[in-house]
Amino acid sequence: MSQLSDRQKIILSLVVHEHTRTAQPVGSKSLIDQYNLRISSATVRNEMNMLEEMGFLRQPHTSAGRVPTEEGYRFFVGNLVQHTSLPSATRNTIAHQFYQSRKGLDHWLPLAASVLANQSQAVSIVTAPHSENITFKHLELIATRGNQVLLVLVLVGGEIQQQILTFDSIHSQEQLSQLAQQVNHICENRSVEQIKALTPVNNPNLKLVLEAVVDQLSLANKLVTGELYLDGLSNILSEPEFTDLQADSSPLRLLEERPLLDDLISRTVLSEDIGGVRVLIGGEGTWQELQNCTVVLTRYGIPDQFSGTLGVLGPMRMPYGQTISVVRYVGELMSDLVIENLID
Amino acid sequence: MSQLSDRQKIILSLVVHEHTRTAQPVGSKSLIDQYNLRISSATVRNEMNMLEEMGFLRQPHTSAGRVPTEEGYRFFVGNLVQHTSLPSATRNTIAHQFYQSRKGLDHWLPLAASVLANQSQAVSIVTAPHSENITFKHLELIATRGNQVLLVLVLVGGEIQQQILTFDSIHSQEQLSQLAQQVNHICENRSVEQIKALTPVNNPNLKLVLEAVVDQLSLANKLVTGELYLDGLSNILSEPEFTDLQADSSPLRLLEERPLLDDLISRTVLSEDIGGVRVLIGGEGTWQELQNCTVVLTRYGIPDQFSGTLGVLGPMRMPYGQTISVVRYVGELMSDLVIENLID
DNA sequence: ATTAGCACTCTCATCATGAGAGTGCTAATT
DNA sequence: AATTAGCACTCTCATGATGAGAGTGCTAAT
Repeated sequence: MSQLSDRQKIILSLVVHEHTRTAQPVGSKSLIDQYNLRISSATVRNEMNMLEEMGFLRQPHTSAGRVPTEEGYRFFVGNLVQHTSLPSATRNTIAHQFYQSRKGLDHWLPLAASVLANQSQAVSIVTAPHSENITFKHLELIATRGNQVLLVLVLVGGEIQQQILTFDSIHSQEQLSQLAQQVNHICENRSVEQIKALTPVNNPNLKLVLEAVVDQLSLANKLVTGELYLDGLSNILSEPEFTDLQADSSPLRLLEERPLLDDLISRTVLSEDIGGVRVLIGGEGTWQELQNCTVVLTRYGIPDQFSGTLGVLGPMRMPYGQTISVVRYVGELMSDLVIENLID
Repeated sequence: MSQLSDRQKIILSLVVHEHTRTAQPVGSKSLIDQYNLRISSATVRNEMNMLEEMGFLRQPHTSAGRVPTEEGYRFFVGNLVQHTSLPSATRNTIAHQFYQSRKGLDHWLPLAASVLANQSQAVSIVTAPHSENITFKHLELIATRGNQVLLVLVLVGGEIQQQILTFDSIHSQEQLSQLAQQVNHICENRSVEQIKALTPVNNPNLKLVLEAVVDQLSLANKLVTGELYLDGLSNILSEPEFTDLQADSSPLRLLEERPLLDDLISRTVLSEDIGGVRVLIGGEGTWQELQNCTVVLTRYGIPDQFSGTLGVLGPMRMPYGQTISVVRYVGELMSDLVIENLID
């Protein structure tokens, strides 16, 4: 790829910046006016022409200003964006909110979504962290009405699964506790495969419970991701990019249809990348729904053990420096919180 | 209120029906063409004039067709809508989906949201059912790393709350189980108030756990509603009513800001109404955000004990008969499921 | 009581017009 | 050799005029 001169880099940056601000094509004259450049509009026009030939800018119509192309944004994000760290006032405000809220993932996840949405003025996406190696931690059986029993299964990592079991006959809480203890003894810290491989048992109740445990563990294994928190939908609906939405190729489809989003997440951001922020600009040829959008994602938690994804989806025209900083910071915060409160 | 003649009722119904279909003002000529009426357009015009004077119809412009007013819709829903029960094929399809899915509220709630959204082509709203009298059912303490202990609290009704406790020193699982059993003995089937009123205990660990239990129970009491499931957002975004959305008076605000929605629900649909469907047309003067919208809600579960809310939000111009039927049917289904699987 | 007939009104799509913003090119300037 | 002033040209967009279409209200006839 041909090199860009310093001046071309500046102009590209300014076009990106100005277009982010106004959502309009940027003309040579208005650019030098806005930023008090020492060069003439004619020079800017020549440079813009070059940038257009290189594929970084594009004209919506023959005699309109220029708009960055996807390639232009990619170059900008890859080479030009200034990675300013978040102002410490903002960091403090955010951290404060987390440490002031009630402890527990249940509270932190929606809070993270809310913070991301507000700071980025885009839609935030936060998935609950999820164990990569599902293992049994603890089981409890609780007597309810009649022969129905509530099974509560705690996984290593602290996730909880519940299910209602129907026994053949009525059992007392003491009997159930004893049964649970038996199961705990057998299964503690084991994976589905290990539990499946155990020698079959004869006791029909024990068998019933073990089958349910295996069921629940397999189910947890199958889920690519757990709960999902979104926030800030109204932020993007007012953006011009989203006003003429065709129901079928709208980015909203991605947010509403869980499998699509899981696919996007799993193909974009890998568990081992914790700390890194991925910026996906314009669907990259794979996601038609993201034509005019950018997704900024990061992974948080503990690599290869217990991690989730968080980030934002917004118009391609977004303040990249700030957005990337916020996503990174919230990711770090959530990683710390998860590590501090991990069950193992 | 002045009475309507049968013919006026028919014409009002047809205007509502036609406008629901086309989203356009309805003219006298097009009405008789569309429905093969035996009367002339002039007669229809006279009747429409009467209906307009009574406040049931309105003309967007001096010489356009008529559109139903809020009052018009209210009269229609109150007196004219045909309460056709859902076609049995549809009922079967829906019921089938519920009985085929995995058991458990976690699966039924999003399923209900999905069914409602698809059937009504509007946004569905489903809140998890919630105990009105929060009472202790069962406690479990689970040893984790170091002196951190996972507290799992099961409420009557089957809701589960969890919290991480930090003890002064490290305890074995046996010790913790014993402690939990003590607490279970003390608290079983009691409310927060009853537990608070107990004579203070000396054992510091027991005290710590009891305080946490009281904390969690109070928290559960405070929540007006639990988790919230939405689906079908894209359905309404494509409707003309929602295209020119002002960020601040858009119905979306209601869906995004939880307190607003809780307020709407608690003021609209009461716990004792289970079985009844409430139709709120155009905000009724209270909710500015619902100017062109209708909300159809019902309560499901067990009256005054364990109930949640479900329904849809759509444009005021909606197929009321069908929507009401679907909401009622899904509500009944969910009531049955909740009752069958209630823990007590 | 109903309806045919008609003048009138209002919207909407279409077209022409002109201001404004921007471009590319060429010749002059640094 | 790079930069810039100058200029003709292009394209959009807001504005206003025009006419077809749909609908109304009123009056007189049925």
